[in-house]
Amino acid sequence: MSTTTPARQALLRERNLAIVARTVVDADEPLSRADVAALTGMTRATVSTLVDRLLAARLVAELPPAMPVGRGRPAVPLVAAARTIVGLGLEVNVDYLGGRAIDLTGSVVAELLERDDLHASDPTAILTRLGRLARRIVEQTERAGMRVAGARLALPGLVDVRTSVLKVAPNLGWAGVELLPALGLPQNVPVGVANEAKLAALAQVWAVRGERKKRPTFLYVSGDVGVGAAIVVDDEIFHGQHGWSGEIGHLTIDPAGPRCRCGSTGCLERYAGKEALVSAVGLDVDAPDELIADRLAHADEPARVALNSAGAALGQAIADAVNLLDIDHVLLGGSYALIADLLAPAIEAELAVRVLGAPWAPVTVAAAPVADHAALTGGALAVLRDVIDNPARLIEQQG
Amino acid sequence: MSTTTPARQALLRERNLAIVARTVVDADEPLSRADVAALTGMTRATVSTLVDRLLAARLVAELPPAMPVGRGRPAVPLVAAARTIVGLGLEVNVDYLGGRAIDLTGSVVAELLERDDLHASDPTAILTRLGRLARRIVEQTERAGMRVAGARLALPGLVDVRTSVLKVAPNLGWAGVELLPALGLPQNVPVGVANEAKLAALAQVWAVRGERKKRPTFLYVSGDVGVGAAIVVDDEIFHGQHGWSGEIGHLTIDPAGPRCRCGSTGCLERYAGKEALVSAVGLDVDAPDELIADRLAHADEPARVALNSAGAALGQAIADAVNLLDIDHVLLGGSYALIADLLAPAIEAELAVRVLGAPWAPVTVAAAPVADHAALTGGALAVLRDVIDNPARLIEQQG
DNA sequence: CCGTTTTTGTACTTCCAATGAACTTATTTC
DNA sequence: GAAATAAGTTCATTGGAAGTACAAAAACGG
Repeated sequence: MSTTTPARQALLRERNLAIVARTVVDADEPLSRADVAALTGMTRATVSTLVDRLLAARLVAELPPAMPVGRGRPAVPLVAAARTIVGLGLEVNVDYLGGRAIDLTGSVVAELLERDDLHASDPTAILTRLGRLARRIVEQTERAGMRVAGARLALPGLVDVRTSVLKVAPNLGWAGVELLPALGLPQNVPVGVANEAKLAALAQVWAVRGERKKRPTFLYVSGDVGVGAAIVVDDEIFHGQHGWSGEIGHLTIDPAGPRCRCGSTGCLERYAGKEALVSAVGLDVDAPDELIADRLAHADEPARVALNSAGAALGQAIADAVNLLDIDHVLLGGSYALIADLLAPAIEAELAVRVLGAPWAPVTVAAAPVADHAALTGGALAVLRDVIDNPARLIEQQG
Repeated sequence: MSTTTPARQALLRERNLAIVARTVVDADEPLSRADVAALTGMTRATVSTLVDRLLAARLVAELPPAMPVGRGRPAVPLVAAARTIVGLGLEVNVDYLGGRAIDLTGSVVAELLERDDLHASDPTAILTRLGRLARRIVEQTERAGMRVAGARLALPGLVDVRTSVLKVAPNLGWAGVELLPALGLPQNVPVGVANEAKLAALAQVWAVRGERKKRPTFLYVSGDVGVGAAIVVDDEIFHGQHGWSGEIGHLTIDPAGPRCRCGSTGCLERYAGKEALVSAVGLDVDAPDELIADRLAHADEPARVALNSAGAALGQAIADAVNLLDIDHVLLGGSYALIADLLAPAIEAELAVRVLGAPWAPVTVAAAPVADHAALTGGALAVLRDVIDNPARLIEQQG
């Protein structure tokens, strides 16, 4: 029995407010109120009143009238407001922790990164440290007159998005961690948590949003020590029932294969994880991605073998995902971003053979556009998207 | 750029109309207008006017007032209207073709089935035959004063839901078939097409809807000559970009495995398809499911081996799906429904080992409740759900 | 048996957001 | 300068839900 809430008048206003906000913020160039009216199908009168509300909430700003071209009253250009409302992305990963604040124009307005080896670290200590770092960013941005609408914490593991509990993060050595208390962020900054790959995928959404006009649908596959994925359908992350969808690293490549740290056998991670790749070129897992990519590119025989085996395994796993999901675009991120060109041929060869629908809709494989700490960016953008999708909530908080 | 349509007043009415319709139709027992108001949060006045509209559209009916219990003015019981609006489910499969009309109460009001071996049949001839059959059902129901709101055609293959083209159905031997022209249904009966497993899954949604109060989320795995699946999230089928999601039968179990008819190697179908199962008990693929199940249940050694190997392969494939999707409920349908108990142990053993989230959210495996031509039922129900979700469309068609 | 209580369903007024038309404003063109 | 044109605003109108009051129909209580 779906206890859907009835539609009242306020719903109209909220929805239309969100539509106007999205139209202005997503636009490639400044729009006039009349442009917005034409794009959305609303009347100019309606747009005007809604824009007034967005101006008051500082979601949207008026630019000084540009030199008027053509006749008629010159338009007042509307753009996403810069340095007013920001989202905060946070991340703890094996080699660093950090935070990044981004405003509605997509610009980074504050950022703090601390490189560190966090293997087998103490969760409470690290989260406390991240909390301090986050509060520094919050204070800094608030001093500059901005408002932090919320935060998202990215972690490389199984995160229960509803209870904000990290079930397990093998590569951090964390398990069963209550995430929010140790962070200790102020009350007015609501924090959500999510898997690292999923938030990184959101950064890709923002990046490819401009290129194609449709709402993007793709599979984001992120390589690191583990291999994670995010399923993006029409712009939205598919989280699953608890928030731990996308565990492509533990698809079975060969049931008779080597034992995985997860307890299963023949998992993708064992063939295409960072450990498998670096050992072939005589490096350590902690080696920088650029170095690994360089070594792999100038491949001798063992490197080529490792690349092919990783590519074939990735191809098999991605083929499984595509057969299940019917998603025909794949982005390779994380450590894979730099070696996407080296992996793609082997992946595509597998896809061509194993994907049932391939003859009618070939699957494309490409490097993810955002590589640099994509989860931080994605986390911040996730917050901002919530704001854009429901400006009314923010407005009533502002009073 | 999402060209979202602006919200007008009419949207309120349509949405609330749909909410009232859904509340009445989904209820386990008759509801009064006041009950609906209490359940939805609308006022009794609003509910009254909306119910009037639904009564006029014959989506909802008033029962004669039952013997009044308790004091106060006796309630007028509202129920889903019987034998007024019907949905039509159609199917062509390897062993039969048929149609089934179902009304808003979920009762079958008309049904025609023709058993036949349709391997390597002629698409145009068969579709023309199905069209005649469908028109007989339409005429019969219309003579009885009902209205056929639409039809859904289920097919065992890759169906492009947008263009209504069947790309390929290996077990029928069909490829590249324009489905709608040959059917030749009247203009006022819009026909949609979908994969057989997906529509069958919708029948399961309807069946389990009552048990648990939430909107069901599950993976439906349907065994036959091929193995198909449907991903159901919050009541909705996940179709993918073209409509050919759920091809679990072609997940790779072992890349070094036997060649599949699809061109790949080691597909699940080769281990858990009907052919693999029947050959172990000395039967033909055309043998009735009951006989196959009976033979497998009284298993000698080769049968037990086949069951275990099929179960393990299924378990591995389902584990892949669960790791990707984070869906923790699996229903076994089609030929599997009768042997679910025999398969479940092997499947669950694999899931326990291979699903990363299993320690925190165990995956349950059960037989699908609807077995008898579930795709017909699901197709009919899909039409009815469209009606319930948007009663306004039907009303304006009725004038 | 009749008034009181209680609940259902309806009538009518109010409220609110979008619409559409008229109007103001600011610029180009002639 | 006047006309043309386009942007933005004002205001009466419209449509649908909310709220209130009220009529209808039954049980209860004396």
